[in-house]
Amino acid sequence: MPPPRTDVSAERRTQIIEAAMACFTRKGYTNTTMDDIVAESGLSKGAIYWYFHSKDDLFTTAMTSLFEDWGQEAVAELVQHETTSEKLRAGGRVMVDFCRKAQGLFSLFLEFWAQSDRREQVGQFWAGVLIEYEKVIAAIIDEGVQNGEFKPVDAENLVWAIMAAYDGLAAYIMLIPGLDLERVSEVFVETLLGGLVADEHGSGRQEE
Amino acid sequence: MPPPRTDVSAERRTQIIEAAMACFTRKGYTNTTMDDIVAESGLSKGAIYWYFHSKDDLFTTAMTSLFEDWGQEAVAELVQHETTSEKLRAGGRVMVDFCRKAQGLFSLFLEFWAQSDRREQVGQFWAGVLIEYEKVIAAIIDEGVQNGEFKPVDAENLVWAIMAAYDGLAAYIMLIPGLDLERVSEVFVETLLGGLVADEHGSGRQEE
Amino acid sequence: MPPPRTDVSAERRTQIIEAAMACFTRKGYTNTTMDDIVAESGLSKGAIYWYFHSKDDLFTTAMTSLFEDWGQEAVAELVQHETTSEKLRAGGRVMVDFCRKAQGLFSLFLEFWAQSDRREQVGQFWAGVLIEYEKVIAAIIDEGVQNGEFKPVDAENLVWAIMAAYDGLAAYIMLIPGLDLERVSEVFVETLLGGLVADEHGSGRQEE
Amino acid sequence: MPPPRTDVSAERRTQIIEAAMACFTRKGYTNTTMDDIVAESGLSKGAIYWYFHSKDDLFTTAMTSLFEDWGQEAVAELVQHETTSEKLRAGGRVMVDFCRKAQGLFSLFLEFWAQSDRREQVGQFWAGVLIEYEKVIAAIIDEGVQNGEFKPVDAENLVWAIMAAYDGLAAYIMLIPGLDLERVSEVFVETLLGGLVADEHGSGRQEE
DNA sequence: GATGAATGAGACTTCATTCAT
DNA sequence: TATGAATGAAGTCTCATTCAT
Repeated sequence: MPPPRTDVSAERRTQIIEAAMACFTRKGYTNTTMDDIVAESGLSKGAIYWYFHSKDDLFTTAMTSLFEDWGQEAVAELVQHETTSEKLRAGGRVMVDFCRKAQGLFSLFLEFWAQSDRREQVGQFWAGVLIEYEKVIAAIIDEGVQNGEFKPVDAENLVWAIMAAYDGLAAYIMLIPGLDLERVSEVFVETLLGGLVADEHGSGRQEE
Repeated sequence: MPPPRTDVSAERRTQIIEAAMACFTRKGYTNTTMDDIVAESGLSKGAIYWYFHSKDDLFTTAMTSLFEDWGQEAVAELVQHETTSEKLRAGGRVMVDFCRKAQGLFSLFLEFWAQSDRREQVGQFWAGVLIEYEKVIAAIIDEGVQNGEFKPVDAENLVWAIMAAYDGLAAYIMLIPGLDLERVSEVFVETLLGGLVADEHGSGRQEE
Repeated sequence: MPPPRTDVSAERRTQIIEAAMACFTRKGYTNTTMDDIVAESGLSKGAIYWYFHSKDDLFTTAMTSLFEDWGQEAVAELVQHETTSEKLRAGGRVMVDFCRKAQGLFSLFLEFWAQSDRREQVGQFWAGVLIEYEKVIAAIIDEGVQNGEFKPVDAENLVWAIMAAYDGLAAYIMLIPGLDLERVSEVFVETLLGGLVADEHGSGRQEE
Repeated sequence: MPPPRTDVSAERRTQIIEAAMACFTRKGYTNTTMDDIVAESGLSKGAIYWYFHSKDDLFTTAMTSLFEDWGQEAVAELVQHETTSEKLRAGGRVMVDFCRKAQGLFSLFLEFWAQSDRREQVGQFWAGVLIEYEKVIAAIIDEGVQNGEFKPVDAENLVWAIMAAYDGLAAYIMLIPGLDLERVSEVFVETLLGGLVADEHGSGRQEE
């Protein structure tokens, strides 16, 4: 029987999800016990199992809601820029923000995936999320190609690499203490743009 | 004086490590039980603990030996190319190879790290490995800058992004079934080179 | 507000402690497994670990509560006698009782102490208990000396020997089948009293 | 097949027994592993099992040989004194020595007994040892009674208490840091003698 | 809706003992 | 005799999940 959708329900679910994410990011999925979440949330064991079927369910729900929220913000942020270059630059900044705020969300997800009994299924779900993002960004680049701002390029495959870079960086910041994410992203984006932006009058990007 | 029996130790260690890695990549670190490794290796529980102190030790040893072997091959592969561009292209191919062979080694490591009691320590160790690779690749790019092949660039920070991209891709191939790693890598490398290579006579790379 | 269920905790703890002591005295600390206690108590493994952190904790708690209960009874028994000689005679009887009821508690404790990782700590705790008893008994003897009933004597050191005797006897009854504890104690106490009681006519050993 | 009684055999057995006792007294019976003994003795696992059937066997043999050696020395020490009082005083000193040298041998034995599967059998063996000593000491006291030096007394039962006291003290010195064994023993023996020695002319022991 | 005591399968690890060499 | 690698039964403890109240 699904939990009723009263107001208190939504509030409780949020409360639990936040407590859970706090624990998960702090200790990892495996090392977080349901008792940790009980303690963090201030609720009881039974309450948590009233709202979520299992630890797996709680994790999946929490991650999903996080990404939904974040995805919408991100897209809104991008579209308000004029040129495609600017959109990509903004995208870089958004991703940096994501890496920071999400403090290893990517590793957390990979940990969950790696230890899951339902790898296939879990993988498919997240593949869906990634593909969705990939489509959005590839469309932006293609747009740049269409309007002559960018040279022709295999946008889809390039975007996979770019996204992978930011997910990789989201893991790196947990491992490499001195990593200057903003700077890394900036150099990365500018180098990519250097390879993407169409030459005007055959003269590269020196007029930039 | 004991008779010079053939040293079976090295063989046994290899045998155990291979069995362990088979299990780890198949089920993840947490979900692999010592009994799984016992079954896979064909040895007894005691034999495994004779050669390794703990599951943690076995994992760490296995991963370390993998990376050591791989790192040396990779470097050997790169240095035999003439131009820096070619070295980077070769690097891309080596990394693709690595992603494929390592089939989710990055997720496996992250899972291990995430659930480890010794996160700090584990993280530091692998940070060391990453930094080592970063230095090697940054040096190659800097060389390209020195000899005028590349425009000036903040090599170090760029390399972090590139490495992160390949680690991210190593995870993506486990999640995204249709991902064409070779193509992704090629587009990625060429786009980066487009942003890196110095214009000759102000004429960029339009002849490509 | 939860309904005021009857507090089942105290009852459960007692239940577990009793089951545990039954096993411990029957098979010793080491040879008693948690599964033995599970079987004896009729509860589940988890229930036992809900109330006690570890086997060590369960043992320590059980022993401590035993000694606390017993110590208070013993003191109450002694004080109601008039003369110091009678108090010591009563003490002997109380100790005999203790040896019997405690059926090898002393060996049990020594076994626990011997195999403990925290020997120092465990030893200190029990040293505290012994010293407490020692003080009480020494005070009684000193009182006898004060009021002229006993000759002057180094009460403290004598009491150590007396207590050691009863602890030793608590072990002996498990080893020596025919040992007549009452008789041993009686002869022991009377002989000691023979050496302690001051001669009448002022002829004691003050000239020593 | 019993180990042959060549010279090297005896030497090896001694070597193993000494290593074993060093470990046992240091860590207790349970906490001593066969590997500890291997390390301490400098021999191999196989060698130890060549000379002793099991850990239990090794322990029992070691303890037995210790007590045999010690018992003979002790008796030799006692008989050279003239009066029974002096013999008992010497006995006290011998026991103090034993407590110190044997550093908790009594606890060690009790630990072994407590955790043994063969309590009955183990207990019987040691009961035999104790009874043997008891007989020797009781005979000395009876002799004192016979020759009028002591008042009539139930020697056998008194001796049990005295032996128990020293065994108890052998355990106490491991627990009570400041215990002055010599002083305890002296006060104990003198008090007992005070109750044992026959009055000459009905006037106590002032002629002592 | 909510509580928290209770469950029990299953994990890692230890260690006395064996046996091929 | 001696070695030391190998065995595997058994132990303690964890923790996701359930359910009577």
